[in-house]
Amino acid sequence: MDTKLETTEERIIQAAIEIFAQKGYNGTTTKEIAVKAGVAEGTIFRYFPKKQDLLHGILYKAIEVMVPKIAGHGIVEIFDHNVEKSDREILITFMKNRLEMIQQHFSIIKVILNEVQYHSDIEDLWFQKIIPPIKGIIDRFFAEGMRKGRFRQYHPSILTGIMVGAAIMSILLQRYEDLAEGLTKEEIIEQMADVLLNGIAKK
Amino acid sequence: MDTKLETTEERIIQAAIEIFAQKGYNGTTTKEIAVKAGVAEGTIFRYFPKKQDLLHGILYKAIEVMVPKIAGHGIVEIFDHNVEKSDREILITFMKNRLEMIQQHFSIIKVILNEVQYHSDIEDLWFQKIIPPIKGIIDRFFAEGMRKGRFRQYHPSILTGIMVGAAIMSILLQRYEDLAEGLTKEEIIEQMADVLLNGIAKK
Amino acid sequence: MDTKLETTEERIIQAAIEIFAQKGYNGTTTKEIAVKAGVAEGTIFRYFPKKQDLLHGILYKAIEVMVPKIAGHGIVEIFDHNVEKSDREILITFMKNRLEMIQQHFSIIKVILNEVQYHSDIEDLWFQKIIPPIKGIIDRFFAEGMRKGRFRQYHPSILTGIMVGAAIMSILLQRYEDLAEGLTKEEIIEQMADVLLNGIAKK
Amino acid sequence: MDTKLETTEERIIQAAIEIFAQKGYNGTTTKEIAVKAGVAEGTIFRYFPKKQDLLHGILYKAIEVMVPKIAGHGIVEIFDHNVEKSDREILITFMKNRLEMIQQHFSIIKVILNEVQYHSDIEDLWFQKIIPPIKGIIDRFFAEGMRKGRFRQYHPSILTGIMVGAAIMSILLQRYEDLAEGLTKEEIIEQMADVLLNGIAKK
DNA sequence: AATGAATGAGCTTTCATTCAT
DNA sequence: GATGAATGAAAGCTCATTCAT
Repeated sequence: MDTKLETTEERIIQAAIEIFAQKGYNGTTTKEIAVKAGVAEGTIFRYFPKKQDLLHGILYKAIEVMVPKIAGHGIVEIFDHNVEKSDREILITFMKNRLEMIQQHFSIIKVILNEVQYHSDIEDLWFQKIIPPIKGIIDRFFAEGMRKGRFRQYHPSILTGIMVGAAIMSILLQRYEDLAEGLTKEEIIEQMADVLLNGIAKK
Repeated sequence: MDTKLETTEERIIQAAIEIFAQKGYNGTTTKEIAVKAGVAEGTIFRYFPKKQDLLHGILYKAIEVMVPKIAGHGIVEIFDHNVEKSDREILITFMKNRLEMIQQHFSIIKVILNEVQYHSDIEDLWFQKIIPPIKGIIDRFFAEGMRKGRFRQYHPSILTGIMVGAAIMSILLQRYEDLAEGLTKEEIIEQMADVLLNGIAKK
Repeated sequence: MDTKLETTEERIIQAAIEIFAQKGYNGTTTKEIAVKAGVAEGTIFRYFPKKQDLLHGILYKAIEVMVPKIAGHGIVEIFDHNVEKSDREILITFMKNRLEMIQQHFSIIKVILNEVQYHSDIEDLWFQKIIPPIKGIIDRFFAEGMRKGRFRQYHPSILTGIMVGAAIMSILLQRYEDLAEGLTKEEIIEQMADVLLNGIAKK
Repeated sequence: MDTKLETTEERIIQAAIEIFAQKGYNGTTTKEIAVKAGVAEGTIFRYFPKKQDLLHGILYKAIEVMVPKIAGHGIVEIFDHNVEKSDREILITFMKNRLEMIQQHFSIIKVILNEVQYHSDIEDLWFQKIIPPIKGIIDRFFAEGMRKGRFRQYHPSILTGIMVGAAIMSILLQRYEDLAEGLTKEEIIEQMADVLLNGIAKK
């Protein structure tokens, strides 16, 4: 049985992520989560005594599962072991690779991005455990390029900012097809990477 | 009396915008709005029979007040009457100018960006009345540059996407100073504009 | 102007009667009455400081206008001046005549019959000012018939009861045509009167 | 414990019937019902998500419990197995018997009679599930008498109408003793039955 | 006299949370 | 461990009533 492969706690968390993503934390009832998770309402409170604790549960899951995937997993391979690859290839590989992951974890990211605005305890974790490692890894890529003299001098945060902004927009362009008819997922990413690299390449 | 300069309806809308921005639509009670607006709770329902209608009220206000300012106001002056100005000057002027406006209307934009995710009726208006005029104006700037041979050929949506993404990130970088220590508002925008222009400029 | 032929107070009372009849006292808002009466909501409270007072106003109107019509008007003519007419003719004439009036004042009667159940102050007036004169007039008809030896001896209240019961049912039979398909208004009343008269006639 | 013999749902329905009968549907608060039923207000809404649903619950209870008792239970015994009894005995037995039941279920009948006026969904059920079986059973009694040549020819609906009207009035005469001083319950019914039977008997 | 915006008490309804089973 | 009936505080909403104009 598929159901039994996950623990009750995981089923609840997973259900919460999906419904929070759809309706927002405050727009979701514990009843809905219980139904989706296939448990009784009371069971939720055995694992998460307050509804708020579900958000924390989600956040912890994100920190444990998602951040390593985005910030860590394979990063060395992509950035360091590829001396022979061009910056363009590296950047595009990286963006595609990470966007893939972002889209796999879209719901959880959506929930966190939304709820971080309203819950200061979550905000703290966000700015301490999630943003820094991700920002760090991207900053390093650009800093490295500058150090090696291939990129012009900018504050790395600027470049990371543009890249993340571009990544966000690429997701939106994909989700709302009307905005960029005709453009494929690949084209969007590649063109954005081109603009960014042209923008920072020395000459 | 300051209070009497605005209508009751406007005071309610304004209060709703501010609290919705802080706590989200579902996290806000009509009682809170009433207190902030300085009216009785029942008064809210004279103007907005359902709490939902406050959201529509906000959206209509945005469409009437904000969109023209961002998409329309002064656009001709900036883009057309400035033949003698460089693209860089134009783009930076435009970005600064619009970001100023976005920040003036930050709360209302924040509310709409958040709630558009959960309310399909709002989503419709958003994609019909708000996004198209704004996207149109920026698309045109880039299309014009391409037509005149100053910019390389990209799908305008790509460039608009990068610019908007950059604009969003510039706001975030400003709001969370830790992310870009040392960088001023001006520097952020100018550097981003530089990267973007370098990225698309022919040679 | 038709509107000006009635006083504001009368327009309000009339509107109240009609909406109370449709929706019941507690199901009706003063706003609805105001709209139907063509006045501002506040105006109602100039004439009827409490919503309850509207009910009293209606009751007083009924006592002044309706009761005399049902209990008094033309009664002498029907019952006394018609020595040459048969009991059957008299009874049928009377029933048709009064049912006509009841149906003309249907709304007001409906309101009183419904609200008398819930408002003890109205109940008092009902049992003091409305029921006695009406019951008196009918009782007297039967008592007279008994005294003259044409009717068997029953308690007059019994006969009045049957007659009123029959009258009520005749109205219902008319209103819900499914209950008595094919029967006309006249047939219903005449057959009911027949049964009643046969039931009480000596031999 | 008496309380545990009934389900929560039944206690709520019973409380609702009693208070609705006293104050009318719109005059009753869910709080009052909760107190009378001995449950929390929220509990009512577990069983009846809208206040309206309480009315439906009451109606369904009436259809299930009351209609069979009035229209069905013992009808065969009274009408058919009593060939040796006179029509008078049968009619009086029937009327006493049913009036007993009506008075046992007085509150629920009162509620339905009142609310059927204002709620069209209830009206539908009323005219489909409640009226027809009851009317049918009485109609048949009279039709049978006519067929056997003991009663004169009338439209059965007329006779049923008179009988029901008489039944209603007999209840009112009992409840408001002033209207028929001195008359006992039995006398009222017997005299009314007499009038009716005399009225329709052949010769 | 008449208006209708404003009020706030009180209503119906929701839902996180508890707890006996 | 799991259930789901029950809770009650608090939410959205209604509406009779007031009052400045």
